[in-house]
Amino acid sequence: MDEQLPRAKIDDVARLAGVSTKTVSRVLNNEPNVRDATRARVKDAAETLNYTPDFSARSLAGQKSYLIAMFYDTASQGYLAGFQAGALAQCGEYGYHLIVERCQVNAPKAGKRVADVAARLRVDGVLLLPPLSNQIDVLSQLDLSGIPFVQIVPADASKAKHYVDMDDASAAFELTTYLLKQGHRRIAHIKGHPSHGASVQRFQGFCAALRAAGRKPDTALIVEGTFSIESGEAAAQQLLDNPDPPTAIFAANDDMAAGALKYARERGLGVPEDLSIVGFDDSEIASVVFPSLTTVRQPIDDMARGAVDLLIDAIKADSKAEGSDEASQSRHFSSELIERGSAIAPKPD
Amino acid sequence: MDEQLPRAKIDDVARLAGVSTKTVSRVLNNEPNVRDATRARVKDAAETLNYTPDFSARSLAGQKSYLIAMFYDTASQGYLAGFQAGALAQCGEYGYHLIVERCQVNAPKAGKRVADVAARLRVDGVLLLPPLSNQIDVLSQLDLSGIPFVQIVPADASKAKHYVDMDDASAAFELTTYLLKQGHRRIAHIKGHPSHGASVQRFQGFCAALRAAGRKPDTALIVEGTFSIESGEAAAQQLLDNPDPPTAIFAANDDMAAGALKYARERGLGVPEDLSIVGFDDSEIASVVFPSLTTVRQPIDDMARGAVDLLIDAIKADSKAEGSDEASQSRHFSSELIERGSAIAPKPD
DNA sequence: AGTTGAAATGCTGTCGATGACATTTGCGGG
DNA sequence: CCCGCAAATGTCATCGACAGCATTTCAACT
Repeated sequence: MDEQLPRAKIDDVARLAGVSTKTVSRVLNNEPNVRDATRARVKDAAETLNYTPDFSARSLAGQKSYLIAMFYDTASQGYLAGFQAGALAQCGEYGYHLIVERCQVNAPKAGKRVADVAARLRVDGVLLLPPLSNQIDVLSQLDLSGIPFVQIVPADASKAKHYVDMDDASAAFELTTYLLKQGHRRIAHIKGHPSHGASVQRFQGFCAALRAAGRKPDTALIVEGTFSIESGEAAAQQLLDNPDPPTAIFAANDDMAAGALKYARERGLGVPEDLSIVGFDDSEIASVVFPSLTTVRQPIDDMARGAVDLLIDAIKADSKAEGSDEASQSRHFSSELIERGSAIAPKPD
Repeated sequence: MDEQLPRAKIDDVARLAGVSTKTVSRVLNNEPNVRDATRARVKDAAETLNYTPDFSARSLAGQKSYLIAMFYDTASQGYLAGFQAGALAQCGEYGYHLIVERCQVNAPKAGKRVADVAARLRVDGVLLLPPLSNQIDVLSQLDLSGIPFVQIVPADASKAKHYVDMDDASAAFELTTYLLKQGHRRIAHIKGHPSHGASVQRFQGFCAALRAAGRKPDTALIVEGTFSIESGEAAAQQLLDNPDPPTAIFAANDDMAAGALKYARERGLGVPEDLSIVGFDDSEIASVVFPSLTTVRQPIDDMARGAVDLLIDAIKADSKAEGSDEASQSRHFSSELIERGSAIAPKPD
């Protein structure tokens, strides 16, 4: 009744093309040593039968699965959706598919879990989003398992074999300097979790800018958030409760900046008249809040694509040069200051 | 040198437990007819060797792959991230893994592509997010391939076998009635694409509410958007350029509402004093804009989990009752009106 | 104690492709 | 025209698990 036509198998193609399955395999994997005429015949046959190879069989028999796993813990919605879109697009280019997994950074045996899932699924490589990209346990287990992986914005790039990152520190420096030039003297910072590489660098950039301007970071004006909107609100509350409150707040991401903005407004403060706020990421949220946020654009789509490129290179290298240590590779991206309306010169005292 | 210990295989476990691989397989798949003592022995052995079965081998030999594919086209970041989180959590409960794929609704041969990928990957089932959940080509190809799938908020539920949806129409009715009760008489609606099931229902609910109040939808006050922030801005512009502009705008999702809000403010209108705006979804963005949006909360996490439940049920049914037509199953979720600050009574004329 | 049938367990083939190695083909040189 | 070697192609085993069926075990009952 509702019988679907059975999927063609490699044998069918071989029969139709009048060659062996091995030759079909060679053609489909673009291996050399096949006469052009044969190649064409096989391709035709495959097309006619609408044949596409089976991933499970392939990964069982061969050494490639054409599967990549992306592990993440929490991530702001914009960051996740943006990164995923880029990764997916690039995976498509290479015939790869993406498996997404969530994994709590602090879960016991997180490393074992990640490595085990990767191995069971026979993924060819792994993408590690922050803060997982800094979880030592995860990194070492993955290393042990021999599965190539790319760290997205690792905290300590010197130890990373493959990674992508951005000029977080210098962007933060620039953004802070921007506020200083506007005349702000009491600038607060809402930083992220110390295990988050980018967050650390942004904080360092912030401090460096202050020092470069001959000022010292004021510990009373530095609080920690979790990159969530709510944590931004809480942080803003803490900062504004200060007897000598800041005239500007630099939040380590847009979500927290938006939270701070919201809190400031609820408290009756005008932004930017009474308080300047700047964020980081240029996520959707940055342009939709009012006033829209002055922030730093992070080329997330490019970074995701770059990460996939890197990973696929590593996979290829891995399968070829068995013995030699693969060279460590990375990609750096640069940001751009986006000036919007949320930061202006402070009112004269 | 850096040799990692090889992964244990089922044979290793069998040997250690002193049984055949078939028995190990039975234990691991919770099949009946294994003595408790044997079962325990096997489990111990598996534990000792740290054994977990290989997905590729499993899916090649058996009929389950423990893989689910989620197809989406565009989706607002909040919707995607929210749904994915729920789906992932539920997949975890059942030992399933999630492959994400992007697929343009209007791409040529979208149906073939979806079905082909699903078949090649041997996924046990497919999750279809709107608007793909209404793409006839996709639905029929998937039907043909015999792979179970769940439609998320289908436009025409009567034709859907497995689906989850929400009381979009009645929620929209309620929200519109809310505006009417506040005294609004010129209420505009920014709807979504007609192929988007929820969007259609929201529009119908909107119209129904007007009619219930003895009024007629005014075509000049109904414009179409694409669920994006930008389209919300554009729609608002069009609406506010109207010589007799609306006093309230009901956007079919929060992103468009946020866009409308942004545009209104740029135009110098006060929200909610001069213009009330309400959205739909209760996404993150709704609470972070100012004023935060009165909207409808959609239990997206529950819907995602429900969809996975349904899919796994369908998969089980599929593998058992080969002949009998599986009963169609669905899950309905209900929304909740979230009253925030973006809608108040209009100024008296 | 012998019979018996269900429960418990094992054996072998198979899923669909690739890998290693064997074999054939075809072209250039003597 | 034959040889030889590289290119082209084929053969067969294999990846790691499950399916079907064969076989053994064991407890209950005659």
